[in-house]
Amino acid sequence: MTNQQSAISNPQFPKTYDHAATERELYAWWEKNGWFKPSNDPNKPGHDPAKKPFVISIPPPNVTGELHLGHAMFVSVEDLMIRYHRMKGDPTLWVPGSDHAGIATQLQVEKMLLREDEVTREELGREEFLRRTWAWKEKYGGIIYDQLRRLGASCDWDRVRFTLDEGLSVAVREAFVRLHDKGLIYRGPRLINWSPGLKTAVSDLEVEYSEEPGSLYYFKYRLADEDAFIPVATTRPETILGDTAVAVHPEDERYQRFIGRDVLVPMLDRRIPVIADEAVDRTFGTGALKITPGHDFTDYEVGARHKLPIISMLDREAKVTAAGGPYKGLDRFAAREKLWADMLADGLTLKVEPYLRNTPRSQRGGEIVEPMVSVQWFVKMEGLAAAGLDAVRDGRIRIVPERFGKVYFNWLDNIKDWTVSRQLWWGHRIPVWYVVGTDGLPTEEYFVARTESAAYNLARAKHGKSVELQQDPDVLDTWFSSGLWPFSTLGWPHDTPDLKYFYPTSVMETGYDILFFWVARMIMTGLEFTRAAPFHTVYLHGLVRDEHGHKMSKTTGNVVDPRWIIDGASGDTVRAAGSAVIANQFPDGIASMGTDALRFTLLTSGTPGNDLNLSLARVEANRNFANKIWNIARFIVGNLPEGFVRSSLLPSPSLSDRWILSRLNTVIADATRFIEDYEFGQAGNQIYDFLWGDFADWYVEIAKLQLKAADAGAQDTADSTRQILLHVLDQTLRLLHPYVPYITEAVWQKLPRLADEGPALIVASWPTAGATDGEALEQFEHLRALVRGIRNARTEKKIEPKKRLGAVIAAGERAGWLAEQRDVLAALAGLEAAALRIVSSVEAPAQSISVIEGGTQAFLLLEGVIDAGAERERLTKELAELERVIAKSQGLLGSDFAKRAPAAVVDKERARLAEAEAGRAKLVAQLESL
RNA sequence: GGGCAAUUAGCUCAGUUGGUCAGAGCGCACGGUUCACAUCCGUGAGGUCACAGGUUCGAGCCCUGUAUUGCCCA
Repeated sequence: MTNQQSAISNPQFPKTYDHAATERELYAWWEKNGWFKPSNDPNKPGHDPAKKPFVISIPPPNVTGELHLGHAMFVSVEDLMIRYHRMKGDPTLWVPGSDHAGIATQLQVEKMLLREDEVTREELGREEFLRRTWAWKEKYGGIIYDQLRRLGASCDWDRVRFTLDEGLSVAVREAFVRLHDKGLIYRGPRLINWSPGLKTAVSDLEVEYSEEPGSLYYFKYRLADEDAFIPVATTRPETILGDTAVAVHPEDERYQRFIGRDVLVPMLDRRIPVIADEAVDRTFGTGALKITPGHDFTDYEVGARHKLPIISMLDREAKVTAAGGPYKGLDRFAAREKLWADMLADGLTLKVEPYLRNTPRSQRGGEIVEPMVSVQWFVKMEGLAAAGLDAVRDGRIRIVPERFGKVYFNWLDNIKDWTVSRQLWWGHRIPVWYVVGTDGLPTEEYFVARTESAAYNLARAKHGKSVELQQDPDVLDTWFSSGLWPFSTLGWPHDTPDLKYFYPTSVMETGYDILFFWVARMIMTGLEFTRAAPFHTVYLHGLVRDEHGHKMSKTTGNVVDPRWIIDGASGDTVRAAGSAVIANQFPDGIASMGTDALRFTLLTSGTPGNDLNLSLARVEANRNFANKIWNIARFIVGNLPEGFVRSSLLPSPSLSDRWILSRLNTVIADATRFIEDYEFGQAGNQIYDFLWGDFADWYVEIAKLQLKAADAGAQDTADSTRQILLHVLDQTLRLLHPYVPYITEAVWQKLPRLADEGPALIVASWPTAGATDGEALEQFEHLRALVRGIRNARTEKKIEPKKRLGAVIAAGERAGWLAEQRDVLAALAGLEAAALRIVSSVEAPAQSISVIEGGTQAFLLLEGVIDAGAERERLTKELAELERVIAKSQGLLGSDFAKRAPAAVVDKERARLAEAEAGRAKLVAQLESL
């Protein structure tokens, strides 16, 4: 790109805004100039620790993941907050980074190895596999960062962190050791969720339940010493092999006589007892329950209550173990079929019914998860959860929107211990070393330490020099490391200047879907390790769905890639990506609309915490908004004379000047208030409406007149107008910058600046609202309504747009100031200024139609085109409308309203009635004169 | 089974402590080429704010219930 075309250095305004070229150039320029870095850096001289910083740590995306609309959403919201605070002058830091995403990444790499080299990770060995995974990460790990850049994320890339970085690994080991030393981490056999496909334990949160069609199998549990049976129903017959009891309700008359006796496990003839337990639901199935403590969570608890033995009848690949006797080695589903067939042959079955089963599936792998007893590491949650609850209850942490607080409480109130070990290779290896026994195998004795050498020191102190250790092969749940994110990224456990100054952070912004996975865990670990809430506010955004509210998914074919919106995409590209629904909707492809349009859409088309249905038509409308910004600026800058100098505002502005400045101040105040209150959508819409609906549609049109006045010698008016145009544009660009950073900066670079202005909008100051001029607002609104009324009448009368009409306006008390607006009124309403009389009252002129707005009546002179009948009809319609308003108003004022409503409200209503009555009188007179 | 949302114009959505709030964008109809913008300008049609009660001088806005849809938890 030549310098001439540069968005920054080219003073010319190209006819159209080229977002594709501009966005890349501006981002690089901001970054190069260090504007993403915090001011008041604690690592530099002159740091003032008393200045309060604003800090966000990024929700780290999956390091090898692809950009999706969820990323676009969080970047839009977080970058808005970051840019807003930066402009307010706060030392502002946004820490970027990514997550190693244990299971997801490992799966991806395994797939790649299989595809490219036809090797499995087991064949490669752990060390080589990790080497390949790191290579993969180096190759693809930067892509997601580039994509975040495209979205305009103004984070400090010098502080980028990765959960497997050395620093963060230190933090993870430190956290593990501390929790262990406090007795909050333990190891043991427990019933956990096992993913046979991934061959690892997963936590409760990683299991998703869905109602799926299945069967309910009814069969006989024969008594061991009597020719009788108890009917039992199950959805998973293969688990019969692991049964250790049959349970009935103690008061169930059908089965009471069997309690305490033995029954025989089908096909195995193992003797197991019939027990009584209050928890048995008499209405489910047959009312008698088989108990498999080794493979069912409820049964596990029943088993614990009755001290039943636990049988593990499935191995880590979900094949039947030796406990299954003749079924050993069969896959779980094959075993189900074979066992049932054998039972059928033996006459042990009763019936099979279709049944909707709540099926647990692995969030990652998608296969059915099996509860299994396994030795794993757990974090005790009770105490951590209590602290986490308090922090939100007592207001140290505020959750926005508030209602998610209830969800948070409910989860923490019912929390279970967290399975943190994963049978994976990609991740933080558990810092536990087992003493190797004489047989060369690890024993149950272990040492927990921050490093291997520390573990050896501990071990040698106890067992002497020759002791040999072996590290636990498992790694920690990825969320264990991301749970430390707000402080580990700043240097914890070391007391770095960053940690001291930037921690606790300010706002944690993320999707509500990871409130438990991530947010709650950060709160708990933050409180535990730093004794501080890691942030004072949690802001949760909703999920982005397609425009009809459906979840975007590959299978539905309705996924929209944010890059298509930003850069455009052909129909073929969309189809090739598997989004058939979108491709059909846009057979010609999706137009390139730029980052700003996407950001503005995400920020303004929803409300906090609610899901957002993304409509591409709306993105297009916002691209048009960007075009509007560009063209207003093009007009203003194009009208600056040679040698123009920006100055502060000049005195003696017109009504329109006073009005637009007052409106600007209102918008500054409102937008700022809304942003402070996390109502980003409302703030954005207000600014949009102001820029387009007030500034462009009205003020700029009037400004054209004021600029022309220079031709008539009113040089001061023109100068003043230029300063006001620039001022309003400048201030509005500032308000919009956090929403649409690129176009606002590109435009701002082309504006002449005040002498004390900085080099870039990104570091310019946030506007402060000045006083508003109530009189100007009221008067201009009246003028605007009058213009609209006249335009309306013209359209209804089908008067040629270009035809300038003569008019007489009876404005009553308003005649004075309205007369000064003669030129404005004439220009905007298509009147002939020379033939426009503005008086306080007048007889209705002949050959005219009348427009009534409040107390003002405008007579448009229409010689020769008046159709008395049509005019009578028009006025009668208006009269009816006024009568309706009057009746409603009178009814209101005649009721208790007048006595009980606040005086200001009543006065307003009275004024409205008076206006309407005055209008009615005029209409009646006009009708009579026809 | 428990909980949370949503239900406002044909479509996608706003509506901040209840007092012109019935709105925006898109779509639709009609009309517009003077040098900021047709990615535009002007005008307009279109909604008993899911339903039924209640509180109040006054309710999309508060309360109760119902229906539909979605999500979370068990």
